[in-house]
Amino acid sequence: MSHRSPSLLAFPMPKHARDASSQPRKKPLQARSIVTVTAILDAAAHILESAGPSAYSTNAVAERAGVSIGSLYQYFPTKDAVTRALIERESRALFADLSHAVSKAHGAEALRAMIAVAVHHQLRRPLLGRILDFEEARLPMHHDMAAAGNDARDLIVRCLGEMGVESGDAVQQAGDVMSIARGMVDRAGQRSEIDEAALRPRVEAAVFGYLREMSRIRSPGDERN
Amino acid sequence: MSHRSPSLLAFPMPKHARDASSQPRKKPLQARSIVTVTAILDAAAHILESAGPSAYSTNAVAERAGVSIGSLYQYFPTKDAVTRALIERESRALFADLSHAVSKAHGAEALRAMIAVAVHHQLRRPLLGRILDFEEARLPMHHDMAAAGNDARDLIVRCLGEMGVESGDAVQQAGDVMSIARGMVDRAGQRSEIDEAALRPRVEAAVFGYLREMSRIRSPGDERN
Amino acid sequence: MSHRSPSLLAFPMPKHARDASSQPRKKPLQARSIVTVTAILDAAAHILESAGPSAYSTNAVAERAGVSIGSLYQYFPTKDAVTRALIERESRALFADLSHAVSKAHGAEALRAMIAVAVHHQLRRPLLGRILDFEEARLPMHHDMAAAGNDARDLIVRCLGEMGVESGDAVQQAGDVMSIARGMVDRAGQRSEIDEAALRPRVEAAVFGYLREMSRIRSPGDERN
Amino acid sequence: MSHRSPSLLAFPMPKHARDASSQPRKKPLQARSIVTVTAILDAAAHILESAGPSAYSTNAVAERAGVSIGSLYQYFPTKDAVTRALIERESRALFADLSHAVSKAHGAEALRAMIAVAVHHQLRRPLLGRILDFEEARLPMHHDMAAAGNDARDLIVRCLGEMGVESGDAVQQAGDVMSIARGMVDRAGQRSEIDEAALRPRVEAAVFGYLREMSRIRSPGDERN
DNA sequence: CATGAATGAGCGTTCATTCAT
DNA sequence: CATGAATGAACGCTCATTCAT
Repeated sequence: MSHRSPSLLAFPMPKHARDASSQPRKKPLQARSIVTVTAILDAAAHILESAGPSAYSTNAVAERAGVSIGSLYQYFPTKDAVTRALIERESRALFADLSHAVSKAHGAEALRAMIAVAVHHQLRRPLLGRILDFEEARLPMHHDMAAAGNDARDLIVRCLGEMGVESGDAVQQAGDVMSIARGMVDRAGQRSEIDEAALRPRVEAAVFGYLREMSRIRSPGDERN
Repeated sequence: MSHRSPSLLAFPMPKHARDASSQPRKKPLQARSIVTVTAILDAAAHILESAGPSAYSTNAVAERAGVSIGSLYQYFPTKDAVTRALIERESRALFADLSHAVSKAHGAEALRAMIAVAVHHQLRRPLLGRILDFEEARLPMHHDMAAAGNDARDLIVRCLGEMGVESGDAVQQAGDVMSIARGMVDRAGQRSEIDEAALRPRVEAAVFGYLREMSRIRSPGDERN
Repeated sequence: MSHRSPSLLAFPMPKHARDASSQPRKKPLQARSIVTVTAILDAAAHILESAGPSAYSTNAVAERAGVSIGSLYQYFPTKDAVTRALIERESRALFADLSHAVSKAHGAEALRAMIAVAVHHQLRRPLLGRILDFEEARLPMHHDMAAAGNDARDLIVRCLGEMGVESGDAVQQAGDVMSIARGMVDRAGQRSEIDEAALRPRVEAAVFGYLREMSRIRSPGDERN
Repeated sequence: MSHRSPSLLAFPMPKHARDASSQPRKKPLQARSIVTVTAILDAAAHILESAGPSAYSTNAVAERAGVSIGSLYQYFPTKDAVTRALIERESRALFADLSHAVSKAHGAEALRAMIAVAVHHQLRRPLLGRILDFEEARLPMHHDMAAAGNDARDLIVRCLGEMGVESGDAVQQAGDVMSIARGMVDRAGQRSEIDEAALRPRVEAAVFGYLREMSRIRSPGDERN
């Protein structure tokens, strides 16, 4: 009953945090439950992106999901647990698409495919992505989920390896590639850009331009800056 | 909405005009007022970065600022107005430093100087920057402030022009440069990186790499791999 | 601004206990405040004794007191703090009367006077006394208040000393005297007895009978029971 | 209030009759039922004394009893019914022991034996006793249960009669004896006293001292001291 | 009968905002 | 103007109870 994660909470403590692990109380195994959980997360996503964090209350989520507030709390011990589950779901979906994209190509080609996926994902629900990023920073995530963020990076690391980047540099560069893409894609979403075809090549330019510059710095015997 | 007598509204306007009366938007000019406003914004910044948005309440801000909650509402009509003013102040400070940096060089050199300034700013108060970015997206800013973001972009546009970027492309590329830098610098702040010297060249690589790639795309018949 | 009391909370932690000391947030120094605090405690007492603990909610107390729920929380950080303050007030009132009674006599006479006071107090608000006793057992009281219970006992100890009880035995016997009286008086209250004149001699019989038996046991050279 | 078809209400009555149909008040007679009811009451007692009234919820009781919440409501129409049944059970157990004790002696000897039993009972589960006492005062008990309290008193009445107390006074004095003992024994439990041998003589002193004083009052022309 | 998901009134508490002093 | 007591809508969350399976 006490699968306490060894991670000590870092800081501000979700207001009503009990000692309970904040995992879903009930694993949604039955069809009924899955439907309910899905409805709750859909409602949470909808409210967050259509009305913003200030309208994101558990009562509002429950109402929009068409369930009672009591039911929501049968599946999630706290509001933050709902948020975490939503982050988890979106992260998994993105990661699945990234995996699929990267599995069909190698090196730069695979990286380009990942960029396309990232652009596509973000432009479909631009606000949601930004908000969840922000919440994620505030939330103590589970280990396996914190790792999920690294999973995406590992895909990039592999691509970089195939492109000849030394493994010592690959991890840092993969992180930079992610932050570059995220920065551009977030801004596009914020400005309501919806033209993937226009955004994609610019992200590619930034990513590949960055990698090229870095390889120039790293491997001497090459010309001017 | 404001129970104010319609009489002497001719002059100094202690309260932020809620209705968009476009005349005097400047903050209170008396010495006392400036001190109070500064104290409030300092308190707001401190609370946001040290305890996070959940601790950011008007009462807490007033208390830390050493003024009564009533006084706070003399200078700011709403909580969001405080946040907006803080964003404005930080933006102005950043813009001032950017202007200064860019005034002493040209082209790529000036751009590099701006990058240095941006990195420096963000790494000094990483959480505050992120939080204010987020709030800014949520808040309806005054027109002249929305323009302030564009002011920084204009500095970049000028650099790009000096670097030979066609003016038709410069605006978009300047925006991309900002988002690239912001993406990298935010992530660094989130990860508590504090080494400016390590971060700066990577941001430069991303920015200049992006620009090089874009110039290649725009002006064909000039490639090198 | 942080007058944190050095008393560490002992045990079960009122549900939403924050780290704040649960003392009144605002010492009621102004006339207005005293009136408000008094109204709140009166309301709390009334609800507890007329409708029982299940109806004793902060909202109900505030409503009956004629103040807003927000005001209640200006003066008391938690619901338990209200309860504690009520206990404190009632205890002080009882203790004051006991002190006064005991000051005018000595030995057995003083003890008899205390019994009269205790009977009088309990029969006036029989349910309230019982409920507060119960709550007191559940609540982590402040040191100086936990001591208040002992203050009453000390009055009895003094009487016993004057009656010739050895000081080694006096503390225990004083405690027993209190529990004997409390048991009888509580039961009378529960059964809605209102005749003080009928109850008083029976309590006296129990108290003095107990003391006589104890002195017989303690001092040998006296016959069988 | 009860959605039951009016048909076969002739026989075994699995649910506690909510309306005061006075026919079969006994608890379920089938083996399964008895086991379940016992488990529920055990769970209720355990939770009350180990975690207190605030943790005493129907869901918690059902879980600890190893039955579903639905089953609990098959046997008890409300939460209060569970509490009442627990009080009833504990009262019966105490009464049984008291009866047994009193059956082997007469007069003062029997009374002493009852005191021993009462002390023993309370010191074994001190919190539970106190909590149930409190709940009992709050709950509308069944008539035959309210009588159960009187049953114990009747045992004392008999002892007093054997000791020569006039039957006109015996009932009141028996009640006082009970409240004296309960007051002392409750307080001992509250203070975590566990030494029965130390408590017993003090209770005896109080009880017999009280009776002696009362007899002196009632029958004048017999004093000493 | 047993089950346990579902319900929703209601709890304790917060905080942006107002206004009498 | 400054103050800070007062307000109350709204929040996160619980739990006694019901009812479809």
